[in-house]
Amino acid sequence: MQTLTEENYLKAIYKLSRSNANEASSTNSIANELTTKAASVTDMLKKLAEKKLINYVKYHGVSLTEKGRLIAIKILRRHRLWEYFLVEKLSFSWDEVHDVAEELEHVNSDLLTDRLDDFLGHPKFDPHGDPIPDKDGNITQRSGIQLSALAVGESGKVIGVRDSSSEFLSYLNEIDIALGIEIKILNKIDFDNSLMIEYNNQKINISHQIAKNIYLK
Amino acid sequence: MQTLTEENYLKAIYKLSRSNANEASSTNSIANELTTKAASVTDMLKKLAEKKLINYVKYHGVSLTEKGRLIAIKILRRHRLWEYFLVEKLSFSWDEVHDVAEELEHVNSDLLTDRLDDFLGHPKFDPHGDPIPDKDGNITQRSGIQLSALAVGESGKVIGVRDSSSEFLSYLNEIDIALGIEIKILNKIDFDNSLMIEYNNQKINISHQIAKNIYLK
DNA sequence: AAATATTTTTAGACAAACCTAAAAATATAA
DNA sequence: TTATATTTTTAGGTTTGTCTAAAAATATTT
Ligand SMILES: [Mn+2]
Ligand SMILES: [Mn+2]
Ligand SMILES: [Mn+2]
Ligand SMILES: [Mn+2]
Repeated sequence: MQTLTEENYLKAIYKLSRSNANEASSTNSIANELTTKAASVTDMLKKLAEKKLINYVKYHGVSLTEKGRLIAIKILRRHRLWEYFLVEKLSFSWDEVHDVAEELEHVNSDLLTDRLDDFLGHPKFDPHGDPIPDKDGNITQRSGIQLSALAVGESGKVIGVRDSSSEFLSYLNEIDIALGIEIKILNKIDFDNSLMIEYNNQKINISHQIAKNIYLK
Repeated sequence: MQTLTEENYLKAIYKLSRSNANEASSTNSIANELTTKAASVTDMLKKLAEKKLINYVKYHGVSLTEKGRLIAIKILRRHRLWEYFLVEKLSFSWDEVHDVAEELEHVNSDLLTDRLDDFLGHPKFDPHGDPIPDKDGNITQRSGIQLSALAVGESGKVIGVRDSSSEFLSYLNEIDIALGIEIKILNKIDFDNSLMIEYNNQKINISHQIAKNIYLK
């Protein structure tokens, strides 16, 4: 059994391994992800290595063991199921769910997780378009493309976001972008890499930073 | 803001004050309730007094301040709402919910609590017949009488239990006693204070200990 | 009212998770 | 290939909540 803190570390390492093409994650990147200090991370890495949850080579970063990966995925499953629950059953908006799910994910009961999954009808994606791992840890990988990667004239439907912070999602709410919206690229501004886009009969300019965080299909 | 541990202490003190006619609770009784040691309790009492959540007189026990009472009731509200959710929506049985609710009660979000309450239709009692405090902390006190307090020949309907441990509830499940069951006292055995009771066309003998933990109306 | 028993508090430690500052290792630049 | 910069680890502390053993206070007997 692992503590809440250990679970958060495992999840962070998993997340980093996803975005860094499965390379070993550095101490600093983990500290950054968890807004803590490198020295604290080193302490925890020793403990997780001791428990055989990570492969830790001093000065050369870490990767999850199979055991660690399964735990990380289990926490991710809980997180996303709760987010789905909050939006679908308790009428939370997609920018209100993250922090609460961050706590709910640590309530440790397989019976609870699986009954919740049943109750929700085995949803495949959370409110941000992220895939929900199934009971056995299988994940249907999302096949989206970043809005920033589309060419001028192309268009697609929003299927997810890369950043689930309430700051980012509130902004999307403000400009009326949500899952399912059809967006067309009108123009790309070389000066700052921003994009003119059109959707719902409105035309607006969004930054490259924003565009990178929206997935289309 | 208070820690999970502080919340559990406040809840324990509240519970003890209920069962001990509002008298100050002793260090040992709290230690016993939380299965910890008296020395640990003393440490925590100092901290809670510092935070003005309890009235603490050295060597003479503690009582909750109004501030502490409101927090205790809030945690109790969350606990019972989650228990109701687990039974009504996720088909848990009444002996499976306590430990999970013990964790869920610490997820700190008023929005979550109130939306959950809405979603469940503002239930008044949890699966064990305990009253669920409302948003403002008001509690409809249960008006039941202990099965052990009835006279021979009298009968009543089960409206709650005093002990919500899974051990006790599993036993009730085994002998088919549940909320709503009509029970009649056939006889009282002076030797060990046990009772012969009848319900659902079956007659059985239950100990005084069991009878004290069942509320009837 | 003493003597004894019980309860409570204090003293001193420990583990978990965090921190700052300094040292060591690795990576980058000259 | 040295010199410099960056990253990571170690050393030494802090806070929270726990513990055991001993001391102090309160309660119960005799
Ligand atoms: Mn978390
Ligand atoms: Mn999400
Ligand atoms: Mn609890
Ligand atoms: Mn209950």
